Amino acid sequence: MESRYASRIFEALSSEVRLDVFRLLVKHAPDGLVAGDIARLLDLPATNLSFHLKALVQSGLVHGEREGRFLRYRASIPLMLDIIAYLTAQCCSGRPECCRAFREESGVDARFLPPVAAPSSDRKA
Amino acid sequence: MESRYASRIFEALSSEVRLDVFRLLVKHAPDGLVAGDIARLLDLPATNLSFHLKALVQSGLVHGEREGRFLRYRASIPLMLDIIAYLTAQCCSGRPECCRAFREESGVDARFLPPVAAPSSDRKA
DNA sequence: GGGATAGTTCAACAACTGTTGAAATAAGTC
DNA sequence: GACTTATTTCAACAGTTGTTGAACTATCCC
Repeated sequence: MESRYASRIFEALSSEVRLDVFRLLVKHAPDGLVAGDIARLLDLPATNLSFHLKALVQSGLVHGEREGRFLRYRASIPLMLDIIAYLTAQCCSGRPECCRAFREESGVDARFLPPVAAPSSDRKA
Repeated sequence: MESRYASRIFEALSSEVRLDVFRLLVKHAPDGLVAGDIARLLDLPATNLSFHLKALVQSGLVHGEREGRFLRYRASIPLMLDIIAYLTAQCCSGRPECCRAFREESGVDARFLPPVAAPSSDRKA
């Protein structure tokens, strides 16, 4: 993934409203939710939600699909995995031994972290 | 991690310049780089770099420390691990079986993805 | 202290973002 | 076709962001 593309994805998640929308859609994967349900659950004005959904769709993190009168939105889990892999590759590909040390220091539950990859020069970064 | 806090971190990475600076600092962890080196390596005007470094420091993703005449900046690897863990927990905690399926579909190298956590209700999310 | 180097802060400005209410589109129901 | 519901687009506006050159602060060296 290129940094230009990655920064667009981070931009999509840089608004608390959009992050909440995205998290809600991830929680409701793979069925997704229609716009009205999102608006109700997050207590957002329809017009404002629509603005943020557009941004999420343009980033690729969310897909929309008409369903009769409704529009159903779904989180793109593959793209989410991509961005996790991107961050992880940035972190560990240079110095696995350093990354390992930090993992032990940090209070993060290891179940939520990727394995430390073996060192090698050319990666998906 | 709260979503308000997470969105601030994503905001810090939402500019291509800042993402490039951060990646460079991650690459040079744990020694970091002084501002002038960053400016030279990324071909940025000092004043503009300073603006972005300030944003990165405020987000917590980067720390600065005076070193004589220079200011040395370092990436906060622990916070980076936190944000990876946050994304991962969002993704998998709901429906591991769904996440697993997507992982197999997506072309992402599994070495860069966290293990699929066992389902349980209350997580670091 | 005076001069050089490293880096930041300031002021100005154009460009972009997020919010809102009003109007428009799209699809179902009678 | 007229009516209702779901959602988006539009126009306006306030607020924020990113860029630049000029001025400032901090540190080192003589």
